[in-house]
Amino acid sequence: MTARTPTDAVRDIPEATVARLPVYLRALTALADQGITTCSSEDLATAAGVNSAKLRKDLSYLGSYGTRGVGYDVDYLRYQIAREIGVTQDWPVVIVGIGNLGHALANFSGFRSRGFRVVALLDADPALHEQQVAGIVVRPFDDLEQIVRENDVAIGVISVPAFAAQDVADRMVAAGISSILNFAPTVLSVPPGVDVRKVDLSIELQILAYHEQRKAHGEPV
Amino acid sequence: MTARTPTDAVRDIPEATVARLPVYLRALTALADQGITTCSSEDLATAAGVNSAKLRKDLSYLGSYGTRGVGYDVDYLRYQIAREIGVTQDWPVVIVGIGNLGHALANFSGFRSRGFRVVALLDADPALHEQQVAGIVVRPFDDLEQIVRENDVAIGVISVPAFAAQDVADRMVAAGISSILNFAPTVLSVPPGVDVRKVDLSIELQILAYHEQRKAHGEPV
DNA sequence: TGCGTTTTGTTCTCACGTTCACAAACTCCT
DNA sequence: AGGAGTTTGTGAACGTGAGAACAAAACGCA
Ligand SMILES: NC(=O)c1ccc[n+]([C@@H]2O[C@H](COP(=O)([O-])OP(=O)(O)OC[C@H]3O[C@@H](n4cnc5c(N)ncnc54)[C@H](O)[C@@H]3O)[C@@H](O)[C@H]2O)c1
Ligand SMILES: NC(=O)c1ccc[n+]([C@@H]2O[C@H](COP(=O)([O-])OP(=O)(O)OC[C@H]3O[C@@H](n4cnc5c(N)ncnc54)[C@H](O)[C@@H]3O)[C@@H](O)[C@H]2O)c1
Repeated sequence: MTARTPTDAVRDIPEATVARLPVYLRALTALADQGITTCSSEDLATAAGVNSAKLRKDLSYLGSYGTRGVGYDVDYLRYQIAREIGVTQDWPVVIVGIGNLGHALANFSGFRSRGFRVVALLDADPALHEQQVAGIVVRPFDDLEQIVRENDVAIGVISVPAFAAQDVADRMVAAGISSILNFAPTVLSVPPGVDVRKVDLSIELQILAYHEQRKAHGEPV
Repeated sequence: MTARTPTDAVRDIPEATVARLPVYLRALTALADQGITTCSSEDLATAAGVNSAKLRKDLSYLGSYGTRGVGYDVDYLRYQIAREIGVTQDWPVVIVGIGNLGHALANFSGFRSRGFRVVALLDADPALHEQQVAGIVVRPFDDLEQIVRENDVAIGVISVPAFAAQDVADRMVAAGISSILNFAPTVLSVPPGVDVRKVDLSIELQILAYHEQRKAHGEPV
């Protein structure tokens, strides 16, 4: 049964808050690295670049982990946020498409340190197979199903050309992956229950360009 | 009231809409590549992966570019959106930090095709200088000011390690750059009038992990 | 203990964003 | 020309998010 008992009350954290929790987590790690053990919402908000009222409200969705008049214990709060996000253990991840971007991603040190573990690099190009990238052997794309099964992989990263992205996504979903991070500049269609997030350089630049154009308009040189 | 006087000409487009315009632009380009010359809001919404009412409302902020009972002329609408975003001409861009990620970015073909032109690759490491990446010579970071001045650069991309990102941003702002795309996992502080957008792999993965954890919770194997 | 200080957790209000639903406007066909 | 069919553009309802403000809770100190 998927019935949620009142005691089991899975709190509903707003999406906007979920998107900020990783930022808080990183800010807390930075504070901890500086040897700071306690911080106020004001301190943490500054480090995370947000309004302190917003920060407190965000944290209140997780529970009451602060002490009035004192602030938050850095390590304790860090653990609570990590637990809420689900990165107290490492998530296995596969990367498909080991071209320019795939190489960079494979070498990205932030995976391991932030709750993820690259279990396989896959590419359709036979010329890449057996080659090592970041200490991991590149394997044929057709090994996807086996790798997902053996490692219980839930998260896949797509860094293939746009024309191939939908096919790769379909194969990922069929293999059992239910969360996809897509770097290809294309809209993926996936069945319900599968989450897709995209990272799109061109879109980000175009948003900047829009605002840049407006600045130039209102403020002649 | 709704009269557009020349002074009042700059309408206020909601930020959420601005973020979707590039998606529509890409969807329209895809349709045009398929030889499609006219499309309904339903068609375009499907291609862009959004609700058709939302699409129509978004487009209504730009003006009335459709024809009732018919739909939108693909090329005409494409031009209107490109003009609104400001990508009818190319924006000069500098990339700072030519490591793993910087190499990938330099090789990214989407810059040129989507309204941007990489005018310089900069890095602090002398070992990289004079080397060519994607046909462009890597130059010393200290050339930044000169390059920004000579090419009228408004947009900078940061792909240096996190600890160096704030310094690079400060130098960029001092040099006259007013829009920054930051790939380093750190919060940048910049003066008012400077726009910063971030691309953060770890955050995206952690958001996926959060939802993935919930799926596992509610739905036992 | 009691008082002043600090800082959290929460409530309230306003702004922004999404979606529905439909009149207006256009085409096509007879 | 007129009616049937189609699709846009937008007003209105609803939902989500941001930020100000403040009561409640903890601490320190006399
Ligand atoms: N390079 C960048 O900085 C950058 C930035 C933003 C977005 N992107 C996007 O990321 C994607 C990858 O970019 P890139 O520069 O690495 O391209 P690339 O051509 O260098 O690499 C693509 C890789 O995918 C592999 N591939 C192709 N089809 C495949 C399939 N069906 N299954 C498995 N592997 C397959 C190719 O063999 C190749 O190794 C593209 O969609 C690009 O638009 C790249
Ligand atoms: N590799 C990835 O896929 C990836 C993904 C997400 C985020 N990032 C982030 O992007 C950034 C770059 O990642 P990377 O893997 O390319 O790192 P990298 O170490 O390979 O490259 C960094 C480059 O920046 C240069 N640099 C350092 N300090 C500089 C300075 N002050 N001025 C100019 N240049 C300077 C270095 O010489 C080096 O060439 C990091 O912050 C990383 O966290 C990388």
